[in-house]
Amino acid sequence: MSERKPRKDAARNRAAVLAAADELFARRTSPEDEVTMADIAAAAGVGKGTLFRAFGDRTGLIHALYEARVEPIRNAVEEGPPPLGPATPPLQRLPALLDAILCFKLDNRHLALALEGTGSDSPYQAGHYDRWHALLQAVLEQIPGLTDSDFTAHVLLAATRADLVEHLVGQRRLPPEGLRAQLASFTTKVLGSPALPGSPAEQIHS
Amino acid sequence: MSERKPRKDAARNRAAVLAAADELFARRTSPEDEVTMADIAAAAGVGKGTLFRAFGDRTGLIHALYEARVEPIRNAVEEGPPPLGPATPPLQRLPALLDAILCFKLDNRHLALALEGTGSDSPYQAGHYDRWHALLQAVLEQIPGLTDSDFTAHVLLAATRADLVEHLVGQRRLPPEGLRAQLASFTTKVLGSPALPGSPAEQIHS
DNA sequence: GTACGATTCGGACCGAGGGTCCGTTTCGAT
DNA sequence: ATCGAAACGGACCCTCGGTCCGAATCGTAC
Repeated sequence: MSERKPRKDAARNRAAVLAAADELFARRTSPEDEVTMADIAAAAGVGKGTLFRAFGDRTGLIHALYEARVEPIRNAVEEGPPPLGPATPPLQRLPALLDAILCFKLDNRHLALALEGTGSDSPYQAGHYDRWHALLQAVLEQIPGLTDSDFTAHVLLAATRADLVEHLVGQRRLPPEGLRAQLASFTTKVLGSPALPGSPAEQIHS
Repeated sequence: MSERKPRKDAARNRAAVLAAADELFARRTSPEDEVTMADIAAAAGVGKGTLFRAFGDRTGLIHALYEARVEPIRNAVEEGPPPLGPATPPLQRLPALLDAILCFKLDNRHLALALEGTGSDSPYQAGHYDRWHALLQAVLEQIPGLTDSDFTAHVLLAATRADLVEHLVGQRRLPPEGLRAQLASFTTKVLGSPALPGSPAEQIHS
């Protein structure tokens, strides 16, 4: 049971598609024109068939893109140094995690929007959500005096949803740093501890 | 500048469409088949043209449905007795409001899902959102010692989003009362007061 | 009751976008 | 060089929101 190695052209095309799609999602200035599959195929210089064979469907492609983008953060979270890494004390790690997630959505608004806008009750279908949720829940559980870690994790994630971020930063012109600060302050409120007035910690924020 | 009274058949058809659409959204057992405009037209026994002339577009129809459904709650909130009405002290009113919103989404899952799934950064486009947000913000502002009432209101509303509710209750089989209790407990946590262990108050919950 | 303009009806039609099919091309192993 | 397997690509299909316009209906004036 193993992966048969893909043919050279297949690999090249897959990479080209990822690059083109990434480009298209990133370049998108505000307006409301969708990134279409045909667009991506054209930009990558391949046929639509290739694109669907490589990724299955639109969701698959977006997941692949997303995966590539979050990988650095995942690494930092799973084996990196504090404040994101596992060695960080929970009370400090939780705000750091949320800030990292928020920064990611700020940096990849259109991609995150596309990811969360897939299907009808996404983003809760995507495996990514379950991972983040499990992580947050685990961290919350290590904090004494907190209850409902499951629901709390859901709400904290809901506070970073792409469309909310887009609404606040894109439409209502709230500066990103302001949003980060508000999320941080909200988080400390939820954690129940008296807010320590430090800034939300340096993040990757490529 | 006034409303020319509509023709009789127009009024009848409009009502028929609303009834049919309501029915379709309500009847929908779990499966993932979309309610389509053609479906609604067929169920109402009218042509698609009629439907679009009466409501403009899909969004308009869903808004009209939503409006009809929330009206009782709006009334209760704007001029009803405590715990929803304006005479209620803020610390008590806020959980009641959130519980009412949550109950509404529980009772109208498919409709709420359709409403929030419209466009790409909905539900923040719908005028309803702004109204709820303004109300929550105003109530929060009356509570001394709270900051960031704007952002807090956004997060509390995010905690009641239709797709989250659907995920928890529909997929993960969390019983509705459990969700209500968790939201209530989360709310009191956010309000910063020591949780008083009362149940989430009787609601309309038709 | 009838005539007639204004309004509404309704379903054929359109365009966009996701996804499929299959004849053609390219790969890479022998 | 040969040949089977894998990948290519774009024409094609389908669904769905939305439009159009000739036909049907309404309501008013007489």
